[in-house]
Amino acid sequence: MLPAMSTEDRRRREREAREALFIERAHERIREDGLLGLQMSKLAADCEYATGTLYQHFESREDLLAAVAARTTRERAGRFRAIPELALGTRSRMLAIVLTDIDFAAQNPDYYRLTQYLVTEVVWANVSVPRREALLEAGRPISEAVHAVVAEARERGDLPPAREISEEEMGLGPWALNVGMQSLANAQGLLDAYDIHRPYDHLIRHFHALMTGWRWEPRLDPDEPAVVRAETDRVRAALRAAGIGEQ
Amino acid sequence: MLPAMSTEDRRRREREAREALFIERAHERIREDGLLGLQMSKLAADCEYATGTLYQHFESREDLLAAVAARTTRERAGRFRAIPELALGTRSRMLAIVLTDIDFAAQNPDYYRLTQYLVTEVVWANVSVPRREALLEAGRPISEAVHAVVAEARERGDLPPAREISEEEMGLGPWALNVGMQSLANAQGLLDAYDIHRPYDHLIRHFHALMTGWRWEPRLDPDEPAVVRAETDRVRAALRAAGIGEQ
DNA sequence: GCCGATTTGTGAATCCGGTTCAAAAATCGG
DNA sequence: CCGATTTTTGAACCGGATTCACAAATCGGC
Repeated sequence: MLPAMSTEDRRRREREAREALFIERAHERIREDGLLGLQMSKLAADCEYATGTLYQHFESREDLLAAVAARTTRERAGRFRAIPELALGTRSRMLAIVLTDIDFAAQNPDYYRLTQYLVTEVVWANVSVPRREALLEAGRPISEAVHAVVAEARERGDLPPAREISEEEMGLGPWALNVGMQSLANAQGLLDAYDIHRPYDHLIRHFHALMTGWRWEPRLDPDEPAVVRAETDRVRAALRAAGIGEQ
Repeated sequence: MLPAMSTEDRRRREREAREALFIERAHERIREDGLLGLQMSKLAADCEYATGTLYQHFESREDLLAAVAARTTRERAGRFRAIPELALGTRSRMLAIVLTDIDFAAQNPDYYRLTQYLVTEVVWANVSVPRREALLEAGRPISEAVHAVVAEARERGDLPPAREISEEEMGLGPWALNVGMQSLANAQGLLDAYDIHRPYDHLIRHFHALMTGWRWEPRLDPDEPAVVRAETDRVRAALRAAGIGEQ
């Protein structure tokens, strides 16, 4: 019985290794040639397996894309774990979360595009349920970080006590602001058409307006560019010191 | 020469009518069967033309989708035109813009999905330049409405004078917030996973936080649910009275 | 170690739908 | 009315995701 079990174990490990290989190579392909550059048969050949073998791991191309996204989301989520422990005020830590996300997106443009494509109804419909759940699960540490910071802010009195709004729902504001700005900034030619430049600077200012509007102390006027810039620099320095956001 | 010219005119009109027919039918198809239900040869057959004829109007499937989106965007943009003239304070008019957008998206879920899919890098790359420009152009009245309201708010002193921020850049905040919330609300299962409900109620509250953070008068505390609800109702009533937002 | 049963891997064939293009039809100018 | 030009046609083409009949590998009992 024991040898059978260890055999079974080995085979499962090998299977997992093969899946990891597929995901890794797929990601490379996407990074180098874009989403269109990823072809199922080419990828299988790259990894020295038959096309059919690839389909034993992923139900469809979309399923594979979701797996790639989940892997990178785990990496991204890792960056947020240490933020609640940073030696900064709660409001600055909230800014740290936003900055970390901006930086990750800037360093991984292909990841941003991939997730944007994935959540498209047409594509999402072809992702298997377990992969969907894995992708959602991968992002959990991010919402946990947000939750922790909001909860602490309330405890400390930096943020007025909740009135019909949970920690998650409070975090929803900056989250939506972030997602929306990424989306607008990435739509080729859109902001240019309205003569809007440096969208991420504006994101930060609007973030401060939002936080100040919720009376998150210490209030910071979004309309004081110099103050906003100084705070951004200060928080970025703290992130760097904590080793968060390194390539 | 004259008959030739009128012939030419007629042919151009016929061509435009045909194009409108294609776009109209394509939109119906999408509404009924989703984006995947739209097939070029089927659509051509539906309209009683050959596939090749369809390709004389649209360079690709994506190009056709962009044309559909532009048409609906024009309809959507039309709703915003009258908002700057509404008998409401500037801040309430800004809210009117947000509410109008929420309502349009709620009434046209397929339109939201279509644009989300279109601005995806992979898809956008296959849209011809004129169609891209037409789509961007179609949204112009919206940004004009925003510009007008922000500019008037500054003139009247409802909003402090600009400091390194244009009217468009001020409008970018609520715009991003809107886009981001739509995006999150539409990602199947995402907000549920974090136990967040009624995302549009939160969008409105965060909108008020944002405006209050920029010191847009009369300031309204996002943390007063009853006040927020009353203001929403009041503005919705004004919109209804002006005939904006009817199906 | 050997053998039939079962599981896993293979890659050529299938399928699908977007796109093309040679031929047919319509229109034009004289 | 006629040849030249433009427009329309839809069957053929093509690329790439997916399948599946077959082959190879592994297994469990002897």
